[in-house]
Amino acid sequence: MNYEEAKIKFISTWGSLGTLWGINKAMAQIQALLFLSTKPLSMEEIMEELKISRGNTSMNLRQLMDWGIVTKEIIPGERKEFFTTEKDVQELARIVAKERSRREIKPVIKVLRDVSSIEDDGTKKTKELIKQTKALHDLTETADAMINKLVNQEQNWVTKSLLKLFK
Amino acid sequence: MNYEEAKIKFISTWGSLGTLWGINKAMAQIQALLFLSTKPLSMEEIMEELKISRGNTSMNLRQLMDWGIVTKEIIPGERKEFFTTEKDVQELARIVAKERSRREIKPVIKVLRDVSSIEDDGTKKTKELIKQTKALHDLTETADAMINKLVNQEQNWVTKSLLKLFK
DNA sequence: ATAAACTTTCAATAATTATTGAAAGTTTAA
DNA sequence: TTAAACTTTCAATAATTATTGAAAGTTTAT
Repeated sequence: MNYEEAKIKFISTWGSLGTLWGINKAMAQIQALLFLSTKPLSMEEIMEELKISRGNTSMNLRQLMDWGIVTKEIIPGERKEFFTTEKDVQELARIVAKERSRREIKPVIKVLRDVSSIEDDGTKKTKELIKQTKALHDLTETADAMINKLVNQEQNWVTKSLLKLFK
Repeated sequence: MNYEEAKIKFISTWGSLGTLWGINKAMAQIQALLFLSTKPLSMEEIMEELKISRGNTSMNLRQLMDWGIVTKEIIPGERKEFFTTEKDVQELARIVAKERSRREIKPVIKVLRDVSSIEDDGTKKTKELIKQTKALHDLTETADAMINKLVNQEQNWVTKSLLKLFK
């Protein structure tokens, strides 16, 4: 496998993995491209490399900026805008975990709390609903807290955590 | 919010959350319905409650069984098949984490290893590709190992882990 | 062996989601 | 101020993914 093949393979794998971290294919591919690039890229260059339209590039760059993963670079003497992504994988993981928590997990926790708080009318089915959604609420909340805590640690959280947990 | 409202809200929220644990809407809704039910349900009952077709129900039940989340119950004297889901949320989390690791994370780790192992031709861009994909490989592998380890612990892994990590 | 009761399969269709591209909008240089 | 260089928006379209429903398949009771 040469450079070009490796690059293509990485970008397409990362793209199709997008779902795992909750973003779409183009978004993930743009991020992957920037992640490998040794210099900031313009919209033109991104479109060209990934063979996607200007509109698509613009919209997905915007989303990546909303996530806080990509930033605009201003390059003196250049009219175009240039983009870079966070290069540190742990910082990247931190941002993604935090955003998914905020966007998806927190709202679900709220629903689970509401649902598990309905009045107990004494019937078996109501008792079951309360019991099960409460269990799910507690699990989700704890897992969410754990991920956020892990991910908000300083440098090298993964290694540190593993050491603490499994030594 | 009464029982029926709470039930509907839970099922639809859990359904749209499907993406977060990597399954589709109908699949998640069927699981949610079984999760609340105090008794095994037939295909007929599931179709009826969720208003989905026989084919859809059959296919999604099959997938849930492939995941190991739902099991067929044999009820003496009944011709129909009945279904139940794992009711313990921690066991559920264990199964989901394990399956996602096997289906999605492990294959990505393999690609990252391959890509990060290309020959270093000394160019800047190749060095960057190797460095960055290696970092991603290590992070992904460590996170995967951690989740699997956590999730394979006996009873009460979340609580235990939290205690160990953050006391 | 047969037929009723039930489940699975899968081509057709519907619903959803992503992408395009051109018009509208914005910024900058002169 | 204007026009060139660039970006954003969004209605139309394409691609993908989910769902249906009826025919084919299977199992069970007699």
